[in-house]
Amino acid sequence: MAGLTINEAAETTGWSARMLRYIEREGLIEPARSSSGYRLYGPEELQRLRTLRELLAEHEISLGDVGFAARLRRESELRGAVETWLAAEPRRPEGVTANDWLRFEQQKHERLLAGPAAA
Amino acid sequence: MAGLTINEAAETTGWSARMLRYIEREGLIEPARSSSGYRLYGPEELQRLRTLRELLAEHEISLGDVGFAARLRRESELRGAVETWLAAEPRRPEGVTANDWLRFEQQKHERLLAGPAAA
DNA sequence: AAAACCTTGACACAACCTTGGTAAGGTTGG
DNA sequence: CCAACCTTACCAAGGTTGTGTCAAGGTTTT
Repeated sequence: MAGLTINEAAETTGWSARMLRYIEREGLIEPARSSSGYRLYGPEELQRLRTLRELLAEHEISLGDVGFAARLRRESELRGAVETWLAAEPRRPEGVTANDWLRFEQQKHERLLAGPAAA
Repeated sequence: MAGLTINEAAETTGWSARMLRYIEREGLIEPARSSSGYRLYGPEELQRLRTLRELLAEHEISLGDVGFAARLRRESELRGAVETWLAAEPRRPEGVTANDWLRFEQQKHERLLAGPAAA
């Protein structure tokens, strides 16, 4: 038996068994499974569950937020699109007219969306 | 009058005036204000509003998600904490015992949370 | 000064998120 | 073989999101 079952893991991490399943569905921590389908939490998963608790407690964020951050890390196209949008803050440099800037930003965005080149 | 008022901006961007206020409260797009408090949307804001629409339409994400990404970009300590947690995927390299890895990850996390050094 | 805007604040509502519970059924250990 | 677990799949309550609408009051335009 290589790992704790879900209720044991809940015990040592402070999460409820229910929440461990929810966290899994969010794509955050997916434990191994036994041949019969039981979840088996190893030391790494247990530690990650504990630090996840700290992370949520210390900053004003939700599980969904962490899930989205994980998604950003996996889906490079999404990450690129979001970064591009965020990078286009309305802080245009001096000496550049609004229209020039606008055209530049628009083309940059189109370039990025056009090619599935991101990595 | 340097900019469109909220209903004019709504007209050209496809958002409702209500949603423009909502988007502002989410910290995503904060237009300038006239001396009497009217929102004034410039070309950059209008373009960002349009690309925001595309972003949401093309990927399965919410306004709150984009707001969280914006927060990650602004709050470096939060970004560091989330990145550290995500980076600790349970894919430990061969030849390293689980305990070694665990200790390493834990210390890394503590180091990062300890100092407000992030930038 | 009246019409046509804008502001914030509130009520409303469907759809979803977060969590807990419970039920029907498979697994495991004594 | 039976108690004590595990699994998935639902129901449910309370909070959040996304959106509209309306009210009371200031501003701009004609």
